[in-house]
Amino acid sequence: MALLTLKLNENLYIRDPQNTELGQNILEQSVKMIDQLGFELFTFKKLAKQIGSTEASIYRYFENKHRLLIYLMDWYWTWLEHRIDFNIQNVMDAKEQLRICIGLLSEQKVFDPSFAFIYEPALQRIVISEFDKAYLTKQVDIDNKEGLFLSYKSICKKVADIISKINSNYKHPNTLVSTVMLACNHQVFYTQHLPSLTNVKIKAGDHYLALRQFIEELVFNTITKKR
Amino acid sequence: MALLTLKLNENLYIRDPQNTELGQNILEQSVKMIDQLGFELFTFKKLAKQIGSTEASIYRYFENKHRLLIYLMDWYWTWLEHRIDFNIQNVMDAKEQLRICIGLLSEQKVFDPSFAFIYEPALQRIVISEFDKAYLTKQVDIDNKEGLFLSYKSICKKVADIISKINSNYKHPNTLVSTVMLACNHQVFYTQHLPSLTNVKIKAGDHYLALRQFIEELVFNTITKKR
DNA sequence: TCGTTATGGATAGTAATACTATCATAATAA
DNA sequence: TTATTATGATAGTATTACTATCCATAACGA
Repeated sequence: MALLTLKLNENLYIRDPQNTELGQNILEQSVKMIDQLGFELFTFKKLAKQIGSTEASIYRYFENKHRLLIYLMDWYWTWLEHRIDFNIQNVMDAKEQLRICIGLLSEQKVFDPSFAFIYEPALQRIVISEFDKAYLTKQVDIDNKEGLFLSYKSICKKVADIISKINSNYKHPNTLVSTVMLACNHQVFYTQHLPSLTNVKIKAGDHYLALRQFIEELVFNTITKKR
Repeated sequence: MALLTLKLNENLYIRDPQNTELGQNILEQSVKMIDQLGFELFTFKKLAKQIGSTEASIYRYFENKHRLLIYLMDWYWTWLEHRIDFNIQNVMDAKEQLRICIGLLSEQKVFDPSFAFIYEPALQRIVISEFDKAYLTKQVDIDNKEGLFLSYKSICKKVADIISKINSNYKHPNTLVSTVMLACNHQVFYTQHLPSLTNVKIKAGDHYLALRQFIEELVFNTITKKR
C-alpha cells in the first residue's frame, strides 16, 4: 500500500502539518485527545504537553483550535471522497454507484494504513460528535468564503449527481444527500447516547449495517417513482 | 388568548426563572443575545450587564450557560409538543395527523402571545444553530439521565407512533422522525449559509413551504408500501 | 566556509471566561 | 416583629486563548 498525503485547502492551516514531524504529531495526537476529551475540554496547552512541545509552536500551524477542528473535518471528508471515487470507478450502473456511496457514507470506518498518522476510527467519532460545531457558528460565512467546507460540499454534489442520473425528475437531490449525511452521523450518536431516538441497534463488528439499510430504503423509496 | 407557563423538568434550573421578574428577564434577554451573538460569544457577564443585574444573580438561576441553553431548547420542544397536541386533537386520520406534525415541525415559527417573554422566531433561530450543541457533548449521558432531553424524545416518540399507526410494518419510525427533525433545522441553516447543500429555497413569507414539501414527500414515500 | 532561512523551544504576559464566596440590604411572609 | 428570601455589590481564582519576544539549531545554497 502506497503512503499518501491529501491535498487540502491552504486556508485551513498556517503551516502545512503534513510536511513536518511536529505537524504530524499535532494531527495524530489532536485526533486522540479530541476523541477522548471532546472538543470543549481539548486545549492547545494540553496538546502541547502531550506531544512535548509548546502552545506557541502549535499556533504556528493553526490559527486556533477551531481551525484545527475544521482541518481534521476537511481531512476526513476529503479522504472519504477519495474512497468514493476509488470504489465507484468502472461501475456503470448509477443505482449501484449510489448503493456504494451509501455504504461508504454510513459504514464504520477502519484504520487506513495509507495515512499513517491519522487513526480513522477516532476521527470518525470526532466527526460524529463535533462536525456540526465546525459550521454552526456565526463565522460560517467567512469560513465558507475561504473554502473551508469544500470537501463536504463536494461529496454532497457528487452523490446528488448520481441521484439525478437515476431520476432526473427528482427535485431534491442535494437536500436528500445532505439529510442523509447528517443522519449517518447523528444516528450513530443516538444509538450510543439517546437510543429512544432511533431504531438502529449497532452490534459489534456489523459496521453499522442497520443504519445502512435504513438509509438505503429511505433514499431509494424517495427517489423512485411510485405507480 | 390565555397567558400560560410551561412546566419544565426541575433539573433544568436551580431556581425557576418563570416565577420571578429577574428570571423572566434572563429568559427574554438571553434569547435575544444568543440569537445575536451566537452561543460561543454569549456570556453571563454580558447578559447581566444587559439586564442590569450581576453574574452572581444569574448563577442563582442556572448552573452555567450550557444549562441555560438546554433550558431554552427544552422550552422550545415542550412548546412545540403542546402545539402538536393542540392541532391533532379530534383529527382521526393518522395520515392527516402526520401531515399536521410535519407542518408544525418544519414551519417557520411566529410569535406566540400566550408566552409573553419568549420571542419564538429568535428561539427557533437558536434551535437551528445551537440545539445540536446541547447534546453533542461528553456530558450527554449525565444530562440525559437527569431528563434534560425528555421533551425532544417525547415529540420523536409521538410522531413515530403516528407513523406506526399508518404502517405497522415499517421498522424505523423513530429513526425516520429523528432524521426529519434534524433536517428541519439543518436545511434552514443550509439555505442561509451553505446553499449548495440543499435545493430548498426560502422565500420571505412562505414559512419554509419548500422544506415542508421535501419532508412530506420523504416521509410518505418511505413509509408507504410500494407495489 | 559563511550567511540565510526555516523550525521550534522557552518564557512571559494579557484580556476574557467561568465560575465561587462573602456581605449587605430590601422585600415579604409567618 | 422576626425570620426568610431574593438580589445586588464586590472581590477573587484558575483556566483559556491567545500574542510577543528571544534564542538555539539544523539545513541549504553560493
